[in-house]
Amino acid sequence: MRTRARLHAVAEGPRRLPDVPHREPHTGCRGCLTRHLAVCASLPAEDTHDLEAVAGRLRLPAGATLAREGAPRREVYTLTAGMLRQVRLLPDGRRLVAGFLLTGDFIGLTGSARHRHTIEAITDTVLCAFPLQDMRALCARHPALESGLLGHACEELDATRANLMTLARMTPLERLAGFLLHMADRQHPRGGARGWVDLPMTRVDIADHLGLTVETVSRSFTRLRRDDAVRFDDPHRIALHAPDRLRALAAPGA
Amino acid sequence: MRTRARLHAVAEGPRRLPDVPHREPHTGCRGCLTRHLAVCASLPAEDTHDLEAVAGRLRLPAGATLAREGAPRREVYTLTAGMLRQVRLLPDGRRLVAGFLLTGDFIGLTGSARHRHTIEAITDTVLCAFPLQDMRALCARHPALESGLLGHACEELDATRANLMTLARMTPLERLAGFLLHMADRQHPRGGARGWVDLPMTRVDIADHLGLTVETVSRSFTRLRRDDAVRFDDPHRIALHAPDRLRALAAPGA
DNA sequence: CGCCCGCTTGAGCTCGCTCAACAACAGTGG
DNA sequence: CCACTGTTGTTGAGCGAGCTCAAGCGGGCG
Repeated sequence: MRTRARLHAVAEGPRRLPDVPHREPHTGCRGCLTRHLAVCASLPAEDTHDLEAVAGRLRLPAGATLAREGAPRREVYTLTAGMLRQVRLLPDGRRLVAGFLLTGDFIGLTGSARHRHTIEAITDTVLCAFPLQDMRALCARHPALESGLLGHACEELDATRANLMTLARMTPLERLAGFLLHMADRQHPRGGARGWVDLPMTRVDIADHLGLTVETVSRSFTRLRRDDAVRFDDPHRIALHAPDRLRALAAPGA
Repeated sequence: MRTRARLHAVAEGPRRLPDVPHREPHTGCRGCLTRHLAVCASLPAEDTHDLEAVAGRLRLPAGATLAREGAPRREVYTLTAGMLRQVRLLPDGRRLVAGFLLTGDFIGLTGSARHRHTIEAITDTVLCAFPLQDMRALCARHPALESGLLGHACEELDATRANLMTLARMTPLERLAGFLLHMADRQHPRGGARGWVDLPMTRVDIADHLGLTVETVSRSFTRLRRDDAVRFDDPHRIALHAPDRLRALAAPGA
């Protein structure tokens, strides 16, 4: 049946690294290269010691799990390096990749006391971790921080709502084009080369993000390549050769 | 082609009532029946006069438009009676109903300076309107209000993310079952009868909300009815006859 | 009364899914 | 070093769920 999951998705699950990540003391926000991207920036520089006081640093190797869907939520995070995916799994194996998290992204905007997604490292990653209670206390003390979080939440709402249109009404080609442009737009201010996208995730991840199957994603890539809209040898590093054509696909008629 | 829009969707558009809604002075939060449902409640009762001072009251007849996609955003609202829909339209006519707004819902959680959706009244509605600037000032003065908004935004993020799974991976029957339960759950604390759902919107609205066509929605309704999971004579008032079966559909395997 | 709109049902088609095979590559152990 | 294995990406063949097109019915409104 359509939208039924592949069996092996449930049967095996990913080869799994130990959940317990490498934990270190925080080294201070002063030299943080991602501060300007993160919510931390809503706290003025002279108040960062309040953040530092409660922060810890986490290192996850690629493939490791930061949190499991349903587990109690004890910390919030800002990603300072690497890429994560937020995954939701139905009991029958159907899978959704709700989003990919990039450097500077904040993890923890939810009303739930439990994790709503399993969070897995796609590449080696580094995070700043803040205990939930400390974060709440910090918000109470620094309205600017709460205000920053609200702004962040609103942005994320906008982004998520845009995804609704993608999933509800776009064709596979349009979904993929939009995805490539979106990733490029996000990677550019993070030091990505103009006209290039890094896709360290697998094609299955992309498929489960776009509501398609791997095969359809793969075929769509081939079609974009045949039409000279993109180029790649390595399937994880894509040159956006004709971004205008991609844009025309992603926002048809606009 | 699949996911191509019906032509008449673009050609005509809905029969349109004047956009300028009926505006009245605000009558005070004191006797507000929906306060307990709304963000307004995050402001302690003794501070509501600050809200009242800037609030206006709006009445929209069914079919009227509160705001148009792309128009500058000048106010935020809380819905005190009736039902609205948030609509996004692609130039070629493909349509998404991002959500249905019920009594107590807040309108204005976005990072954008412009409306991201057209907002239309499904039934006659009443709203409290707050100028954007005043709201910002209020947030600065009352951290509790901002905190309430953040909580609200987080809840809405959770809900929207849940919709992603629906649109990406659920079958039509599962989508409809989930939708009915979700609407029932929302209507119950607002005085809805247990085991009943009011669906004042059209089947097209439901279809465009669930990423389906009208026909598929209609057939799914018929199937739920044949299986005795729901009952109805009036297509806008549904009895959830076997909610367990609906739940089994909406959360398969869980 | 007649028209239009909203809902439903039927018939047939198509796009994206399922199933299957294969190539390239990395890791592993003999 | 190479055979073996598992993972990832790609491609082909065929199918079926949901879409398109078409028709009919009932109710509200001018």
